[in-house]
Amino acid sequence: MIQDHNYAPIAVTVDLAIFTVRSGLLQILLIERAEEPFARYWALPGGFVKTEESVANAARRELCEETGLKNLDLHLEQLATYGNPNRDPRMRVISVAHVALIPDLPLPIAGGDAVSARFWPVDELRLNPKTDKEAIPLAFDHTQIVTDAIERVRSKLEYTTLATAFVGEPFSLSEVRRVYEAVWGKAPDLANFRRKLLSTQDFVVPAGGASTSGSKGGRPAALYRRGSAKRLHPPILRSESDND
Amino acid sequence: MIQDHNYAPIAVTVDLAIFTVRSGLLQILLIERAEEPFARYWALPGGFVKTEESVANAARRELCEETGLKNLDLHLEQLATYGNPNRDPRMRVISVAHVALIPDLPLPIAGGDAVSARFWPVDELRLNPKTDKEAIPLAFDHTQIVTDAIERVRSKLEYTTLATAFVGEPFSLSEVRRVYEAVWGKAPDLANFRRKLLSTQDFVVPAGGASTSGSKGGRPAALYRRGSAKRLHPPILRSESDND
DNA sequence: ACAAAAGTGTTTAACCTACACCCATGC
DNA sequence: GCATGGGTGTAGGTTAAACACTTTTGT
Repeated sequence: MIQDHNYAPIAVTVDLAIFTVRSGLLQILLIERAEEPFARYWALPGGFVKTEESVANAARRELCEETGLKNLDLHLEQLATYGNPNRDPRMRVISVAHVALIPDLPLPIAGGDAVSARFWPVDELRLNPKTDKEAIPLAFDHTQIVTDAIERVRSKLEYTTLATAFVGEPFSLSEVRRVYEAVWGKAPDLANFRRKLLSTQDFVVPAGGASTSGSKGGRPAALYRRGSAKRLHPPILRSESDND
Repeated sequence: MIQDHNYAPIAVTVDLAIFTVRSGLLQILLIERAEEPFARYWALPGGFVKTEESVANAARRELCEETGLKNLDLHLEQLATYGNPNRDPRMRVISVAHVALIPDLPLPIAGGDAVSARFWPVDELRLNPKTDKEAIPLAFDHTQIVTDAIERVRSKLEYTTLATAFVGEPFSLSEVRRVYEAVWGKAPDLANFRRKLLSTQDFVVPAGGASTSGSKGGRPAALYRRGSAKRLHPPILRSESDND
């Protein structure tokens, strides 16, 4: 029965939505495809799951390949699986999409099977509303995947400590706040935000010392490192109108 | 490259975690396997994704087959994909797990490829803590999937209106509250709970009329139907100690 | 001195908690 | 009447929102 024609095997890929915060904007890494189908379209990086490899490991492997980062402390989580029969015109493929968050690092991004690769500010893609005539067309069903991935990141900042995954250690509280501003498009109130982070056990831990002031002056900021807390109780909610 | 031996096709299945609230308990539908591997073990219902069928449709098809329900307004959502190479000893299989919520209906559950099928109160499975010596062993990696599915249901009651998926229409507010009690193991405060439901636009809409009193008397309850609202702002949070 | 950025205090409103109380029905 | 379950009122505490204010640095 397993080899019944109704149950033919299906190719399995992982796709990666790799986000960073750069220049005050939430950005996502896309590659420009070299080959058909969707040649010259922008797409999520990804690849096939190998026969003896777990889906999670395939995602981790692709993440290292795409970013050149060997550090395994990058945040990587499964998003969802996309399995419409015609999402790839060549053959039946289902894709297990993942979301990764990385600090703003200069990345030696090598093309591989792509013409080029770069980070795109998510707003420039004009994915929302879906009817936007200016929207950048993405390959396959990647517009849907990117839309879902952005919403995942936005909502995860509400009830987890993941914002710190976007900054390098040590960091100031203002840097973390700028992450929220970039991801949500609106900065949480400064005073309330600081109180929330500092009153949540193990969200951040003091690293000692202070940052040097910028060239334009300003008081040096106290520095922190990521704490062990993973969740926020209660969450920091976006104002209701900003949600889907 | 697609047919490279490193990238051999992989079988894809859907598994279903079908929950209901019955006898005041959160229960999950399991089948007792007839054949090896894991013969006589309890497992989640599921099946292979057909070649020309989307993953979502495969899940919907299996749900109808297992429950005998033709109604398509049942809640069904994707949970996660489980893709460790050795999760099925016969071959490489990845499973896209789904969660379904159904009201407490008398179900004509036909065995199919199973010895038997029945709803299990989730507490009887003793999945938590994982080291519980009394835990019912489930087939494959289904202990993990069920654990994740239960947590998904518990957390979704916090910030969505999904509790009403467990009750038949029309329903009283007390019925919905008993859903929370069954799923969380603790009932929200009666007065505050009523205010929350009634003050959230379109969580419930009055159906008119009232239920008849039970045999032991009691005031008849006003009846409602599901509204169009999907999310709760702000959420109804479990007390922090109840969370993972 | 002034600008810039970090950090603090205070008032107000929202809302959750807890619990006491009232209402409608069957027996 | 009284048990049972539905439904309401209210006082107090916690927290978030808003915003004014202070501190520390570079030029």
